[in-house]
Amino acid sequence: MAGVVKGSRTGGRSAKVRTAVLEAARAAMAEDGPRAFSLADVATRAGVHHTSIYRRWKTREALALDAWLDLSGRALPLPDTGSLEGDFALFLDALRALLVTPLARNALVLASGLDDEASRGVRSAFWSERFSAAGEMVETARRRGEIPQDTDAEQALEWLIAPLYLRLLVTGKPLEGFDVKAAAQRVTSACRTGLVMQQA
Amino acid sequence: MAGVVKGSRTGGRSAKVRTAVLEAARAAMAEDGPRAFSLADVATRAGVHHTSIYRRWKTREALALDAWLDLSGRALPLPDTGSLEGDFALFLDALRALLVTPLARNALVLASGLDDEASRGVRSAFWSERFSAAGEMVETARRRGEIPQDTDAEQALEWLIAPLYLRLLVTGKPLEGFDVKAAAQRVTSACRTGLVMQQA
DNA sequence: CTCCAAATGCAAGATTGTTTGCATTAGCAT
DNA sequence: ATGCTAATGCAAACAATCTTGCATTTGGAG
Repeated sequence: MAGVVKGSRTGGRSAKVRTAVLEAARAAMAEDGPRAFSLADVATRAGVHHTSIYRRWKTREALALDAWLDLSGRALPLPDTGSLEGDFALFLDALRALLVTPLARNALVLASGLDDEASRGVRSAFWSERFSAAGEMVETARRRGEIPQDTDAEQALEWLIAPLYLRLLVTGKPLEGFDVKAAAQRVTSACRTGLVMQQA
Repeated sequence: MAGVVKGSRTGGRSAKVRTAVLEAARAAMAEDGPRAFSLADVATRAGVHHTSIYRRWKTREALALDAWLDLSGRALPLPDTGSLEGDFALFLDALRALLVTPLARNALVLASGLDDEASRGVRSAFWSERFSAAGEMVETARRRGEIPQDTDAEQALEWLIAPLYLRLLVTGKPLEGFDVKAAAQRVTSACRTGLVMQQA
């Protein structure tokens, strides 16, 4: 098998353990809060010895990040309503639905504590992929001629989603009160008027 | 003394201990990262017994929140450049300078873990005050007739500062690459064109 | 099938975090 | 000054977290 590290054990038990642990970690984070989240608890839920988890993931934070990215990478669909504003609104609404769950909050809080080289690489790769995928909305609008050709998709998306995370992790304001339609409208307008350009 | 709880010990030792502990907590967070942040370490730095800290603050997170709010409440000046965009740019730049420090990151990570009733109250009060103070920029612009009368200052500010926190706590993108002037321009433009209104 | 090594299970121990009861110190009121 | 009591210091016990050495299992290669 080309492209696989020499002594790796990809199939069978390892994979099962990984799946079980990530699932158990999510279940734990969904009900217990960042402080109570312990590898011992996860081990019990997953039916795995806790030393195995310590060896694979090293820390609670690393496990939380892994479990969260594993889920959230597949959780968001890409809308195609025919207009950028419509796409943005649907996308934001789906994101909000994801973020209001306790699992999301707890996982993000835990994962935010990571700042080592490895985690930064993982996070960077994840978000690069996410921004690229979601950037399709902007790309489509660009093809339609709805917005300037050199609109910066990443900046637009950053701007679109940032207030949700601000409320969730910093100010504590409820996500329910966030006006998704208004946000979509603002970002769209900014794009249209050429205020979200590359290397401006 | 009116307005003071019966058996409180406001002056002298209590105040000294509080100051020393908060200072020590900031020093610890400035160099050690959220994981290494321990009440024992803070106690040593502050020259205070660690049980005293446990009794007053209960948890690491609560102490981190207290220490951070205590500092950041006084850290940001309010600019008055004569234009909303200029004010926003200066304000954002100062905020970024504050957030790039390790202390800020570590404190925010730790504090984000709090979700009990008490902490929510503290956070809510703090941000209410902050938004109110910073809202003065918007208020001034409103008086100048630069933006509509019923512009929503809190939404504008939320929008202005959110991307910085998103990068800091979620995506991990460096704050240095954030275009402060572009952000100020966008939010100002949105306000001017009536896209940031109350109860819209 | 057989062998090898990686991954896991297991137990024990080290470390660190947290709580509790009691003695001591030091504000504040009288 | 003097007494009262909250706040702190202290030690010891407790609990949780994390590590380590070794036996066992299991997937994959020959």
